[in-house]
Amino acid sequence: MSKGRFGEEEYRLSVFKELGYERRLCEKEGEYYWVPQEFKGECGESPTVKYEFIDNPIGYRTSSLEEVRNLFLGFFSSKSHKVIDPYPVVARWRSDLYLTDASIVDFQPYVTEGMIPPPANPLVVSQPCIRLLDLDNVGTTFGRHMSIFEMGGHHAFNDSSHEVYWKDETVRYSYEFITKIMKIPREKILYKESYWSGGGNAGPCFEVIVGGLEVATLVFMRFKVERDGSLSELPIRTVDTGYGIERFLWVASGALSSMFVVHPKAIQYILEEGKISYDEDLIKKYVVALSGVDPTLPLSQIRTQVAKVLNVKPEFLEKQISPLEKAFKIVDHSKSLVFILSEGVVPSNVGVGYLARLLFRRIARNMRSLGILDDLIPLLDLQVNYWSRWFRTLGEQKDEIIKVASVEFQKYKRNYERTSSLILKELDASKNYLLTPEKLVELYDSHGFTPEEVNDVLQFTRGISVEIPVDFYKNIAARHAKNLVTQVKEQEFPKEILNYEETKKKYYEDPNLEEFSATVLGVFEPNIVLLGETIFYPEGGGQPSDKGTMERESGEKLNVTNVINYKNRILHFVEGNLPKVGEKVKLRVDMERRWALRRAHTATHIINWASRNILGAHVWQHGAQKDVNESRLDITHYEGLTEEEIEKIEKLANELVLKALPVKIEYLMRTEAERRYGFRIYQGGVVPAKEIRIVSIGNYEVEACGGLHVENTGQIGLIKIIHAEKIQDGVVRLIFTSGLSSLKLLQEDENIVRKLEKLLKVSKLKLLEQSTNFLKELEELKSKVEEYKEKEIKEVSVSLVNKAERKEGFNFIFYVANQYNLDEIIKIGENVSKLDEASVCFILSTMSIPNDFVIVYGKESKIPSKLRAGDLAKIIGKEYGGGGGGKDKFGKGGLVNNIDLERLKQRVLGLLIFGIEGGEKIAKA
RNA sequence: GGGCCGGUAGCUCAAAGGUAGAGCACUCGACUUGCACUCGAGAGGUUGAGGGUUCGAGUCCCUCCCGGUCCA
Repeated sequence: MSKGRFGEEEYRLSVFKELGYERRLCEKEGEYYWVPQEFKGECGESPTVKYEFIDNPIGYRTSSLEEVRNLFLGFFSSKSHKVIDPYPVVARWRSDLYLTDASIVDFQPYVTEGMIPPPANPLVVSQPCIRLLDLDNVGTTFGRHMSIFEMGGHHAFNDSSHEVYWKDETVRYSYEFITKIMKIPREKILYKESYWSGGGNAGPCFEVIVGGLEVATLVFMRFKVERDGSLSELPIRTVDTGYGIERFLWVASGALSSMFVVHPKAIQYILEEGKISYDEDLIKKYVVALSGVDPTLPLSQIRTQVAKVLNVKPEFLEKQISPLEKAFKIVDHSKSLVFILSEGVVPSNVGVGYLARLLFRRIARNMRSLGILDDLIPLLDLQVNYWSRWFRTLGEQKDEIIKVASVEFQKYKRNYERTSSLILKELDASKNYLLTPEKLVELYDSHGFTPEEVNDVLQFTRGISVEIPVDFYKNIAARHAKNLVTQVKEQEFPKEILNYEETKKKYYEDPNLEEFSATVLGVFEPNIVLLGETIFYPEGGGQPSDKGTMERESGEKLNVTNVINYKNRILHFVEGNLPKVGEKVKLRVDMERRWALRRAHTATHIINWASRNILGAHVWQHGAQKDVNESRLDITHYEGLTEEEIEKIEKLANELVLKALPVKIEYLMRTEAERRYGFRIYQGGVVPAKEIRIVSIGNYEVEACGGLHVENTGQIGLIKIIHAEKIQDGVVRLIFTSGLSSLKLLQEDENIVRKLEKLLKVSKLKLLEQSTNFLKELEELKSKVEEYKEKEIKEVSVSLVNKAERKEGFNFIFYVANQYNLDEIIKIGENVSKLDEASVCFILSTMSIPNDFVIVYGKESKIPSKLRAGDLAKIIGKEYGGGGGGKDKFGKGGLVNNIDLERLKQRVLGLLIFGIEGGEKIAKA
């Protein structure tokens, strides 16, 4: 965030004069802030100023999060703000975010850009937010950072026709809330001028600081940040405030860490199970000292600095503080995790699923290091029970959450075991019984083990420790920085198309309209026709485009091969002579194809619904592609499907079909659609429009969808799931047919069965049995052939041994086989060497091209030249245009050139007896 | 979506480019009242798929598939 981008005029408010506040410059930080005139003391927040409230609550006293939340909501409600329900923590309505990380996220971009009205104006919400960016700070800052927290936001949306309120009222509200409701003395409250930007918007803001801690941010969002960095005025000016509910609680409770009051049950559980005790006096001093230290420093430096302040040894401090920090991380991350899981996220290696896995692994690592890994699932259970008192979905999804987490737990444990043994193997294979820094990086990057975990494993199993490189995580980051993100290129069309008005979509008005006359608005190279209205459905939402014909005034019929929606201009790709601008053309859609696609599309919704009912609420559509023959639907699920599950889904889906339910289409403003049907409507992903097309199947499945559907489910015919596979961790793909393609499939299957019946000469009931018998018979025959071959090879070996030529030190066998392949001559050689331990045999197979050969020495053979079998094979192979090699008593190779057998034999003998020199002599002779 | 690691017998893993192996599990046999143990024998493989280099590829190169992991 760049600072000081706005001048004084943005911050000098009449409310400050009214309250007796004045503007001062902070010498240390070079920033301006507003304080009561009587204020004496230093500016700012931690680390410039230390916390004042540790073990010394300021103002209203409470240690109940619920109470602070209610005080906040109640206050703004009394100031005519409408209290609205919080949005989900998984931001499925946003394509640029995985998680809701601020209350304003609920209203971006449609409300903040003025496209749709807000649900109320002004409004107030206590929005659970999840931020994983500074996960490392969680715990170490003793509760200033949390991965999940409630952001109290009161929002007002101002435009030229309606002014709700702006800066003065916002500051006045905050002052009144803090002094009257939270009963914090005015001299403790400081307003620091700052600059805020995020999500492409920007504006001036005040950071509200109490007792050294920032408790709220008041943002006045009124600029759009352009590509060149310049600012332009937004049509809607948004009051975007964020009150840290947990931070107010911290101040009001004076707790040593906010974690103690936010997670009373969970923290108690972890401390007891982990047998963690702490010295309250020391911790109190620690937290205060900590708030005076720059939190962006590496943890080891923070420790050293604080230790100096407290006049204790850093190692002593480490031992006291580290278990508590771990406990804080565990309770915090586990709350985030259960919230995310409650909204149907399946842990995986992609998207928001990875964030769930990341949290899970961090919880597991910390719990393992405290020796309480087995308490992980009970802890999640505790968190679900605790938070479900205020967040209903958690309670409703409890079984789901525990099931999904348990599956993830198994995966984690499996990976841990596997990697642990890998580490020991790497260690044993290492040069000086050390793991190199590169190895540690690989263990983290490829196997998910931090150096700390590697150390723990080695300590436990081998009693040795590894040195953790200081810049380890920096190296990891550098390694990843190299991998630039490749961007997907968007399909490009002539820009002038955007000068034409949007095409009227007749296919939505009446999907049964087969023929239609339209006027050509424009034609573009090489084969694009733009019309004023069309009945052709363009590719979109996983539904392929319509096909059909376009008849010109001349009577020429052009094939329409593809249709694309380019920013609501619908482009027809045709084959033939392009029509002229202004020409009337007659459109005709291939209705057989259209119907197949409509059936497939509605069937997709139904299977999605059925899967969710059979498998659980974590099932979301992850992608879909319809087609005339086979369609597919990808769903989120944590394991592969069993045949039984597939059959159940198939049955349930078809039962819905048989109900012949009406499929209803309606258009709703997105806030209204979300209110009425919930966020489940975004199965197909983000819908980039203020008005949403809602497709409902009876009262069963409701989705935002731009596709064409059947009129009632009976028109779908049979839905047949033909295949299910896990396509990645957390995603299962279902391939299915509907309508006539189901029939076609069954007919084909039946056809195959009939042919098999004829072929095997049995009825279909006996097909399986008969095939099994045949296979068994085949196996038996195979092994019999094998047996005979073996016997033959043995006989050949015996006869070879008998025919061996006796030489000085060995018995020589030279054999040319024309009916044995390489494997077989190897076996012969092996046999021979066992039958006659003084044998040396050279066997050439003329079956293969090039000709394979083997050289096998018997155990007791004495080679006068001492030439190794492998070397001999190499020499011979080279001389005949091939190559060879092997070991001491075994060599093999291949010969390419023509062979004079007698010469070859003499050459081999020569090499055996006289070595390389002598061998040549013999060969020449 | 990208990077990295991996894929060999049912499982865990070996094999400098040169005859695909070990342990556990399995089958049979011996010992034993029975189980366990022990001993002996046996079965089990398209080395993820396809292509290339080579006389020769589990091993080297390319493409793809699958699993794992880190990061968006």
